Amino acid sequence: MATAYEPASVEEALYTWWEANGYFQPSGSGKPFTIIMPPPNVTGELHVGHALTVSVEDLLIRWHRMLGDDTLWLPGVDHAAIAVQNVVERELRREGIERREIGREEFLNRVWQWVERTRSAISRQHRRLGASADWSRERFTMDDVPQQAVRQTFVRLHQDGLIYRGVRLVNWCVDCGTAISDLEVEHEDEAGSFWYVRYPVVDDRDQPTSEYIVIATTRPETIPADAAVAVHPEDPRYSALIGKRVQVPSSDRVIPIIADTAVSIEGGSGALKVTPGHDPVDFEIGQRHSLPIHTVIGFDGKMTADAGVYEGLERFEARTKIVADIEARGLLEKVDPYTHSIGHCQRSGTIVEPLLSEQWFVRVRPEAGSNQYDLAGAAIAAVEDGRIRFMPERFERTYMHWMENIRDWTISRQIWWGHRIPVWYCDDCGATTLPSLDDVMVDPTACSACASSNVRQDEDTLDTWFSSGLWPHSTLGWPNAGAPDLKYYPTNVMETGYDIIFFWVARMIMLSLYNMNGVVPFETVYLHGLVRAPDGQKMSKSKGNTVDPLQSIAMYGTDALRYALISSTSPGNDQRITDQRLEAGRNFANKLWNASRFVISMVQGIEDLADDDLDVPAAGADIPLEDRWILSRTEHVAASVGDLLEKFELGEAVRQLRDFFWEEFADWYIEAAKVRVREGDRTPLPVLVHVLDRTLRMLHPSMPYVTEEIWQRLVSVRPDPAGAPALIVAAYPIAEEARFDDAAEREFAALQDFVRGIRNVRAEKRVEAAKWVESYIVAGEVAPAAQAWAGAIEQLARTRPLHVVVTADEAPSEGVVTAVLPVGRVVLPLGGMVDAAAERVRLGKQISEAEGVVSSLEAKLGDANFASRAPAAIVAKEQERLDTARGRLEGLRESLAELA
RNA sequence: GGGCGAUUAGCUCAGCUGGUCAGAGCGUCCGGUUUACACCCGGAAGGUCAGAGGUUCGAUCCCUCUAUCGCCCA
Repeated sequence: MATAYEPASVEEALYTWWEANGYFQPSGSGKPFTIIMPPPNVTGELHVGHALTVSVEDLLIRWHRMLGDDTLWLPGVDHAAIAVQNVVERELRREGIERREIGREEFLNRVWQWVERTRSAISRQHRRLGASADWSRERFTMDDVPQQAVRQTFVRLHQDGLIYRGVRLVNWCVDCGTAISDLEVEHEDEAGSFWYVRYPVVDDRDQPTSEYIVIATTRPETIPADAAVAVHPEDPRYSALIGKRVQVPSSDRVIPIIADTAVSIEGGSGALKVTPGHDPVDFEIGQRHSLPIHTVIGFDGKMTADAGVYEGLERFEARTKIVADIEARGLLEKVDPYTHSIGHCQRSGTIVEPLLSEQWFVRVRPEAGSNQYDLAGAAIAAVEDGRIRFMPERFERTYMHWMENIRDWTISRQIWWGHRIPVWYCDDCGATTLPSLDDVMVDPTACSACASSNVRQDEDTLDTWFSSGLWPHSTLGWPNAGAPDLKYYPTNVMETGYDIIFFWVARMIMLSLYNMNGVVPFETVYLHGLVRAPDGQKMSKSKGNTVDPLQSIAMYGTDALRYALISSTSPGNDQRITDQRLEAGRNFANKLWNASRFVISMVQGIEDLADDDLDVPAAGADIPLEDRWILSRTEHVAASVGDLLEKFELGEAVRQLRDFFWEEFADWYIEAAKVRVREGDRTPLPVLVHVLDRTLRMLHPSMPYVTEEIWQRLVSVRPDPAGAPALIVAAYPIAEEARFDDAAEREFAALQDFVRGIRNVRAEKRVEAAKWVESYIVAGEVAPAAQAWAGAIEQLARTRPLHVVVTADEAPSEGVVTAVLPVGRVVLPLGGMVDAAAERVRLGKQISEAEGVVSSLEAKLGDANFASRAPAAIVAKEQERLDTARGRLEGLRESLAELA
């Protein structure tokens, strides 16, 4: 084995081997454990956030697989409609081609070519990350079955009155050329202006009078679309004007002054221009007052013919022009700077334009008085009654709040890439026809109303999240009755980022409950945080601060990356990825490698190895203290790790495993075992092998490669008793409580204290590192254990001769340095190296510290309230602490006295 | 406007139903080739757990308020 772990030399071969042996596929026995992977967008490369997703999910999956569950991790990719369409359009434009020039079919061909490339790249990247997903079940949202699921769902929802088409004010992105849902609009505060504009009041013959009303607007370009001026009915400033009419300043059109309580008396001038065609609030006011709707901005972001002289101007150019014109007419009162929230398209960053258009919607709450199915209501109930729980819990409230205030969902998109809306319109009678539920994939060829064959399919496609919302069951074969994989539904864990609770998690819950007869899509929603750049900023390509997971893997190894991500993750919290973390991961992998290499080489060093030489002693066997200690510790760690994983405390679980392996097994047990093995004692070997084996198993889900590589070498010298061919399918350790040995742990802790005490004195007194010094251990009742362990203590503390004594008066007091420990003391006769005066100072300091501890504990225990109200166990514990502290204080005082 | 989160050693962060919980990694300082590992070993320094109240026998951990930062929703 090489002296350093080289990830590059083992990872790919191991992955190929695992996959070739079918280990990633469900075993078909045991209870099902399923995770459906959140499908990455086929827009391009995976980023480090995906690496976190994979690390967490693969950990859970490998853990359950090793527990013997029928474990399925189903991977897939998402067609990411708008994002992909934009990317391909951009690519085309570089060739000087607009999509409409080549037509829908040719355009989609181009998209498919692009998708094939990115899909395979994503799959490769997932493999590099070590994802033990079942690639034979990989799904794409555009595959046949998901397509079928989309149509089936659409048609059923439509039949149930839960999908409807209507003309509404929607969020329109002029760059993407499509409507988008509320969720796809990102609000951002921006510095803008409040223009105060005078609207002249007109007389009976529509002639302007000298009177005017001032309105404040942030969007002067919409003035040509004004339908009214509104004031609050109880605003005394304007009550006399209600019912009068004013002239729109950009034209000679006359509009009424109306009263509506939606107007804020404090905001701006208190008078509002009402533009139902360009503002959602105004739209509602318009509905209440039956105002006409003028549309002056088109879907291309340019002014329409209705804008009169402004026709053809880009909307923001029009703003400048209109303001200038109004000013020229003397109607601009003032301009105030004003910061307000402006909606941007999530994809393009362009300012969203609310525009009137005909779109398809999902009715999320039933219409009043109807007996329609309640999508949101069912989704609320599933979380409320605990059938679905969020991890961390606090996101339950976020989800509830959103769900309770949910609005209808705009699902049509004016783009070509995606699931085309399965609705046909009749050119003759105008009726709509949908496919039959009997075979939803068969396109209607005749109008259901008039039987005309002049039917055309809707040009639009569906919101990507519509198909994503079906993912937990469409991937398992729904809507095909009897699809065998439906036995994996409901899935167990949905692991994803908290940033898509509404986009995805909420929609999966709504649509799955609807499609799957009220059965939840998953039991637990585990939400991880964002992976941020080292400086704490959100990673973004434009900032250039992204961390490429494949590059990290190349530099540090996959296990190092996974360790870095897992060890610094805690549910729902953001984390940073830094080189230090990655280095820590690499170092740990290397430590695993070297400690294991040493153990394995020791076993290989035994010439005449008998079959049972490596059988671990039974629980309760009469074996050396350190063996009992490490075996007990191993099981305590197994118990703790099991608990932590159950609670999704993955970071803590991994940290505990690291600490155990490094600080207990490697630094203490292996070091102590060396001494025995060197003396020809082979009894530590089974313990070394056993503990190493269990630790590798426990670590495998987090660091699959290095552990499997080592394990293969380990079983070559000692086959797995259960005959597992690979660690990935070996049994996960369940704590063997029979090996818990609290007495051994206590005694061994005392021995560790003695060793540390001697090392400490040596370091403090600058004893040369290589020098062997004499020492005394005053061990009291631990003396037998210390005596038995003397050889190890000598080596570990580099002390010889070592005298283990029971009481302090058996140790010398002249020219010595003493360290008083809770369990006893160590005394080093350092002769000429000892400065008595300095010793007195040192001991004096320690005495005053100890006195502080004793007096505070005495005060606590002396408090009648504490004694009477605190639980007895706590009181006893504190009493024990006091006893220990007193003993130590006494020891310190003795040492000082002896020195004098 | 509503909601949520964060504020713990120089840096990045753990601390999961109040009682050795004041921790880790990295960094710093001192000393080390003791034949697994310098991607290492041994030792050490370093925090009144943002601030102020409150509940409690006892609070980093619960409650209230304040400050700063961040996020989500409207």
